[in-house]
Amino acid sequence: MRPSKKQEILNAALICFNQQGIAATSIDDIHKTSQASIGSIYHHFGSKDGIAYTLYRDGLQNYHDILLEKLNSAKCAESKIKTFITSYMEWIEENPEQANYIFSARSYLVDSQKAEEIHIFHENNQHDLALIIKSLIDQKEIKRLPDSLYHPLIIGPAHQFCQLWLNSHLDMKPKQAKKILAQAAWDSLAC
Amino acid sequence: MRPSKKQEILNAALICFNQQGIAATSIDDIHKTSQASIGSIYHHFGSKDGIAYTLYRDGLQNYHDILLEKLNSAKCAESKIKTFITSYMEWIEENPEQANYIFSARSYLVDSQKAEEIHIFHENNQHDLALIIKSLIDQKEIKRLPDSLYHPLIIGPAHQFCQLWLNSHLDMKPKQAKKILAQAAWDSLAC
Amino acid sequence: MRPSKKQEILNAALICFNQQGIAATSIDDIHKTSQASIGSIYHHFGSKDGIAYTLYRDGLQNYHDILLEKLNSAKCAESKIKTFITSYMEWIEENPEQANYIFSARSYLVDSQKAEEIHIFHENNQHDLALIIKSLIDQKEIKRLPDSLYHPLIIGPAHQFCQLWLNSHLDMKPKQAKKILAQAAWDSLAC
Amino acid sequence: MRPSKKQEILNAALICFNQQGIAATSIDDIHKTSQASIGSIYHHFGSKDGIAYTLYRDGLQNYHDILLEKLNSAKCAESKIKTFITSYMEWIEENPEQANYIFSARSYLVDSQKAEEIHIFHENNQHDLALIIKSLIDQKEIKRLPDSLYHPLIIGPAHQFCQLWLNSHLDMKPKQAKKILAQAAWDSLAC
DNA sequence: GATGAATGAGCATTCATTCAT
DNA sequence: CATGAATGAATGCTCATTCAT
Repeated sequence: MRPSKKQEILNAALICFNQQGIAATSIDDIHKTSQASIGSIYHHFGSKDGIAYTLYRDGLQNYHDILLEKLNSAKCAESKIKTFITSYMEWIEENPEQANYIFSARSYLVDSQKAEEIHIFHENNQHDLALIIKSLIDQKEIKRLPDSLYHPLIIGPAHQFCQLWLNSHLDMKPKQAKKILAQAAWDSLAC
Repeated sequence: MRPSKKQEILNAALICFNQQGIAATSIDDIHKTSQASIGSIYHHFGSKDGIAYTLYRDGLQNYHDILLEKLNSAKCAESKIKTFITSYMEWIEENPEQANYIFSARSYLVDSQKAEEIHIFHENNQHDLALIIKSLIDQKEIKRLPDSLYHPLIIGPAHQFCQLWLNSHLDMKPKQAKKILAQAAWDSLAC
Repeated sequence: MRPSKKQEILNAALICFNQQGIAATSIDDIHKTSQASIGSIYHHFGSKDGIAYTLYRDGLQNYHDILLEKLNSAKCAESKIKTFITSYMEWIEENPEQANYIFSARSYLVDSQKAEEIHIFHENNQHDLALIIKSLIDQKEIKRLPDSLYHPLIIGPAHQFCQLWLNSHLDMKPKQAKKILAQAAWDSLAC
Repeated sequence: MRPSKKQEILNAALICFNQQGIAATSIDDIHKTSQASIGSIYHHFGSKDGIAYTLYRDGLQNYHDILLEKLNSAKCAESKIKTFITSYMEWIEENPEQANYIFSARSYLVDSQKAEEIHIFHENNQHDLALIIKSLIDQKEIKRLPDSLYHPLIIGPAHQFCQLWLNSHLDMKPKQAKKILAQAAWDSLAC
C-alpha cells in the first residue's frame, strides 16, 4: 500500500466533498470511497469537520507557500502585482479539485467546530500578503487607495473568472486569461 | 397581524438561513422563529427547498428589475458599465440580508430539488444582461475581449468588495467604494 | 388506545430500565417495547435523559405527596417518626418497580444533562421533611443529636431492608418488617 | 518508575470510574489518565469489566480482612456488634475513593461479564459474617429477630450516613458519628 | 388554512476489542 | 511486555415530511 491510510481518506473525502458538498457527504460515503473503516477515519481525524479542516488547511497552505515564493522572486512592483493574479490562476488551473474544495469549504468551516482554527490560519496567511502590499504603497510604487480596495482590484476579476471556470461555465482557461487580467489589475493600480 | 403568515415564514427563514446556513436550519427552527406551525409551513411552501428557492428567486428578481431599469436609463456606454457596478453595490448595501442569503443559497440550491428551476431562472436573467454587453461591443463602445472576461472585469472587484463587506471584514461601505470601482471597471473596458 | 402514547413510552421505559439498567437500555429497546416510533419518543421527551428524568420525578413526587399527607395526619412525635418508616416501606412494597427504578436512577441522573433539575427537585422535597424533623427537635419531643444523624437513624434500616428485598435477597416483605423497624427507630430517637 | 504499570492502570481507572461512572468511562479515558497504552491495558486485564472487577474485589477484600480481624479480637457481644459499625465507618473514612467505587460498582458488575465471579465472591464473604451473627443469636447474647432484620439494623444507619458523607452532603465525619450509631445499633439488638 | 403528533430513514460519533509490529 | 492503528457494530439523536383533526 503506497499512499498511507490517512492520505487515502483525504483523497476520498476530497472527491466526495466536491461531488456532493461537504454537508451532504456522510462519513459512510468517505468510508466506502476510501476503503478505510469508520473507526480508522475517526482515529485519524476525530470528526467530519476534522477531515474538512485538514483538507482545507493543507490545500490553502500549499497555495500560499507557492505564492510567497513567487512574490519573493518578483523584482519590481508590476511584477509583484501581476504575480498575485498569475499565481492564483495557475494554481487553480493546476489544482482544480483543491481549488473548488477550498472555495466551497470556507462557508462550511466558519460555522463548524474548527471556526477558531480557521480564523487563526487565515489571519496568519493574510498578514504576510498585507505586508507586501503595504511596502509597495509606502514606496509609492502603486496608487494610494483605501485599504479595502486593493484586494478587490487585484484578485477580484481573477477570482470571478476562476469561479466561473470551475463551474464549467467558460471555454477559456485561466492560463489563457491571466495575461489580460494581470495587465488590467496593474493598470488599475499603477501610479 | 399585518404581515401575512406566508411572509412571516419567509422573514423567519431568511434570519435562520443567514445565521446558521441553509443546510443547518431545520424546519423546526423556522417553525420556532416564525411562530407558524410546521403544517402551515408545508402548506405554503411544500418543502424546505421550496422556502429556500422562493427567498432566492424573489430577492434576485428584485435586484434584476432594479438593475434593468437603471441600465435602460443610462445613455452612454460609460454610464451603462458604471451602472452595473453602482447598482450592484447600492442594492447590496441596502439589502444586506438578502444579498448575503443569495450568495450562500446559490451553492445549496444547485444541488437541491429546485436545480432545474434555478437554472432556467438564471438563464433568463443573464440573457438580458448579455444582450446589453453585446450591443456595446458591436457598437465598438467598449473593447473587444474574449467573452469570458467581461463579467469578471465588470463585476469582479465589486463582488469581491461586497463579499468582504458582508462578512464584516471592512470598515468602508459599498456606496463609498462604488465610484472608484466603477471608474476602474470602465478604464479596463474603454476603447 | 386507552393509555396515551406518552404514557406507553414511560411504561415501556420503566420495564427496560429496570431489566437492563438505564445506561444499557437503548432508545431502540424502548421503541420496540412501546410500539412508539423513535421520532415520537423524542417528540415527547427530547432525550433519553428526558425519559429517565420524567420517570424519576413523577415516581418520587408521588411518594412524597403520600408521605407528606400521612405525616400531616400523624398527631404525636412517635406517630410521626414511625410514619416515616412505615410510609416508606409500604410505598416500596406497593410500587416495587418504581422504587427499584428510583434507587438506580439517582446515580445515573446526577451525572446526566438533568443534574441541575434533579438537584432542585431534591432540595425542594428535602426542605419539607427537614422542617418536620426540626419542629420535633425544637419541641423536645425527640433527642437532640447532630443533624446528620437523623436521616440515617430514621430511614437507614428501612432503606437497607428494602434494597435487599428489591434485589430478592429476602423472603420477608417490607410490610411484615415495618413494625419492628419503626419501633427500633423510635427507640433510638425518643427522649 | 515505582508503581508497576498494572497498578498505575488501576489507579487511573479508580479516578476515572469515580469521576464519570464506570459505564461512562472508556478504555481510552483510562489510557489517557494512566499513560499506559491501550494494548497494555488489555494485556493486564483482558477487558474493561476485568479492570472494574479487580478494583472491586481487591478493595472489598481489604475491607473484609480488616473487619474479620477486628471481629475476632472483640470479646463480648456488644463489642462485636459495635465493631461492625465502627470498622465500617473507619474504613470508609480512610478509604473514601475505594468505598465510593465499591458502592457504585456493585450495580454495574452484577450485569457484567463478571456477574458469576462477583456472586461467588459475595457469598464467601457474607458466609463468614453470617456465622458470627448466628453464634451470637444461638448464645442468646442478642435478640432473636427475623434473619432479614439483622443486617439492616446493624449496618443500615451507618451505611446511610456514609453514603451521604461520600456524596459530600454532610459536615460531620464517619469517625465522629460512629460512637452514637454503634450504640444505637447495640441498643436495638441487646436482649 | 392551521395544527402538531407521528414516522423512520439517515447521520455523526463512540468504544470495546483485536492484532501486527 | 508494550504499542497504537484498525475494526465495525451499536447508539443517541435529527429532521424532512405526512396526515388526521
